[in-house]
Amino acid sequence: MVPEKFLKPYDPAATEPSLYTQWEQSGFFNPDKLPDQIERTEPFTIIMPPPNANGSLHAGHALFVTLQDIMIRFARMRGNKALWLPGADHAGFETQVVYEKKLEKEGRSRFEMEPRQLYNEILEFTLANKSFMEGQLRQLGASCDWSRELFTLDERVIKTVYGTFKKLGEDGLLYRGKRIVNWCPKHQTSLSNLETIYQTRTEPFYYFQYGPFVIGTSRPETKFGDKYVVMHPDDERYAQYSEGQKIDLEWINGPITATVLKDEAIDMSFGTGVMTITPWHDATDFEIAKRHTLDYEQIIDWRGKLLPVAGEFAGMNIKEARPKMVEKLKEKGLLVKIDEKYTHEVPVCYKCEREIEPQIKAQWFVTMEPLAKKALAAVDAGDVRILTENHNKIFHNWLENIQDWNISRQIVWGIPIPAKLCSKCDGGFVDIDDTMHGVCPKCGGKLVQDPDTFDTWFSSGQWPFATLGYPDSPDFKEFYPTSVMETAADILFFWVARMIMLGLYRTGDVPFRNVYLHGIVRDAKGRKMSKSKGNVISPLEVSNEYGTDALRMGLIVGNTAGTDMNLDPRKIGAYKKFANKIWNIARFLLENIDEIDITAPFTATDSERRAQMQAIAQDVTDDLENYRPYLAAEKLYHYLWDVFASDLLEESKPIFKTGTPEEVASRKRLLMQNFADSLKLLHPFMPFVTEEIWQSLPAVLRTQDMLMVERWPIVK
RNA sequence: GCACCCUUAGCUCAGUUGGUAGAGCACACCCUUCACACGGGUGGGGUCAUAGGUUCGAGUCCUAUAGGGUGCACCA
Repeated sequence: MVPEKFLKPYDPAATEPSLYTQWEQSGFFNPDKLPDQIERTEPFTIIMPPPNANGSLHAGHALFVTLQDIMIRFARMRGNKALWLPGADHAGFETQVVYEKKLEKEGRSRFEMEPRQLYNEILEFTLANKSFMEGQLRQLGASCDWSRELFTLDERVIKTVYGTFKKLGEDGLLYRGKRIVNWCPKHQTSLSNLETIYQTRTEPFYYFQYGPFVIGTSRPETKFGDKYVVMHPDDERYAQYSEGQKIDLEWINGPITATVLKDEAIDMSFGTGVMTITPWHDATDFEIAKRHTLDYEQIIDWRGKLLPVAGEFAGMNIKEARPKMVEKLKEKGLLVKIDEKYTHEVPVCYKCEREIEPQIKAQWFVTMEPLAKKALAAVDAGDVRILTENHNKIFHNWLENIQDWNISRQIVWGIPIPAKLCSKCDGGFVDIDDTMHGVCPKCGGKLVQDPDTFDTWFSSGQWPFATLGYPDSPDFKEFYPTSVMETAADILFFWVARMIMLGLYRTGDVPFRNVYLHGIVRDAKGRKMSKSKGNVISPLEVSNEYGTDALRMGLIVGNTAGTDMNLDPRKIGAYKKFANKIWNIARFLLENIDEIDITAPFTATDSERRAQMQAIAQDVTDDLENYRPYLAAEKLYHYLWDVFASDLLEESKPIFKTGTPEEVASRKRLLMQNFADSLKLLHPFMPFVTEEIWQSLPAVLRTQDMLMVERWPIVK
């Protein structure tokens, strides 16, 4: 009567893989192949944030898989056409950095490789990781439609991205300009503002005699070529000096003639209120130089070494040169004083944490303000709803102060920028189908292919409509705008904001209606997981040990939208016990209930118990509709353990022994129907154990072979 | 500088629209009684950071203070 397997504790490892295979082979992951009992015609769509195909899935991936799978399974059971479209990200810079580390270990360097060779090696590496990663997504139970899977370097995606690039050019929102960029001397590429982080450092701040002035600086090594000295026009201390005044003075490598400038960018309260400027290596200085139409001179080369302008210091690394030139200035009597306790924020590369060296470089920039305005309007109009209110505010704050976006990267691993550069006039032209035939339309010079690639986020920002086949595929028409974008809160600007902006720009409509953001998964002590700290919790290992269902519950319960969570393996252990608890409830029911009559009338008590279940079902449904999976999961846990098992089952034992036939029939029906509903409600959270039990339940309770496509208890 | 968040049981955290505080782990004692020891039972432990305010009623709303944290943009 009771299947053999129920006589032993629940064994996730022996159960889960075959269930996934069963689901996948059913074809129901594909919304076009769902059973005809669909009751809701409107689609429910989630585009999966494509994981970077450069390593194993981490705890954050497990969290997003769980959240999105809950939403999708819920929608599917309610009868929506549920589409969860998976993908894999080539992750340009990220992957190239990973691969460079691998090269370093092998004693190789990308700078000694042919670009084509490097590209092919990274491609091979990425594709291997991609298929590995797809297996891991399956292990986590992701019920996504593999038949629609896309890779960010697929031709369709590139074509879409090129179309957007071209349109931006035509609309005057794209420009190529020599501007200050964030240059990483290690990775030899420019980075967007978002790819730099600030570190607080305490460094010496030097005061030097510069003619009649004392100037302050934390970066003496940039000062070789400084021949402009700037002060605020309203600064009375320097009222005697006038704009354009020439002053002869002694400087590092001999006498120079400096020119006085007045500019309101100067902070009178900082240092001495006087500074010299280095337009090539500082954004503020660059702006001042632009306003006064000054010359720009490069002092530091692309690898962080001083150029010939530094005289005897030429060729030296800037770090090495700094103390030496301070020493020289001291000998010349030009060092006034040193403040050793100067604390400031230093921009560094978010990957290698080397100091960013601002450099002037010709790059492609997107004018963001018009795009940002439309995105803000769409959010304010409610076309996109951002959870939580907190992130809504952060989103506004960033978009209201947006800066132009450098989308060029000097790396090979990415989508090539479809542009030609003129070797003669230095112009840059969007030229996707080689319509210019290698001749510069401006000066007639020879055109060469732009060697740069796009910032990954430029293509990722177009992911929702690129994956759905904009502009005329049936999928785009049916599934766009998508229902929810569920992703990590820390890529709100990198990705979410840009998807909204580019989606609106290209398609005229928002890419998704709702944004659900999850926080970072930290270790049990609240520390960020990292390989160097050795505190990484591998979701796959946890899944192997406790089961995927337990992992999913541990990730969900108590994890509110937008906040970080601490993941303690012991918590997951607790949910493994829960899976076993449900397993034993099933065993009890199957042992004690050989036949049920689902038309048997309920006793007064059982009628109440049944109503209680329906109230729970309504509650859970409301929670899921309103993106509160953490509450729904906890309620189901509580109901099954403390109400169903502890109360219902216990009070049923005497009924089965001494109750009247009517009482027994009522109770059997109650237990079975409440349990069946509980399994349905719990299925999105714990898909494996619920499915496994479901298929052993009496046929009279089931309308489908699989719980995955059963009807949700509450249909409205 | 601009913006934002957090402070609830020993620890890590929930608490959806305001109505006499919950989970996991940890702790104490008891129980292998026929669904389950991946179990059951009993129990200890919180004036919900502080001070005001709104309200019949506030962990939940408002103001201020203290402590902790985050994002963005910057000073040469």
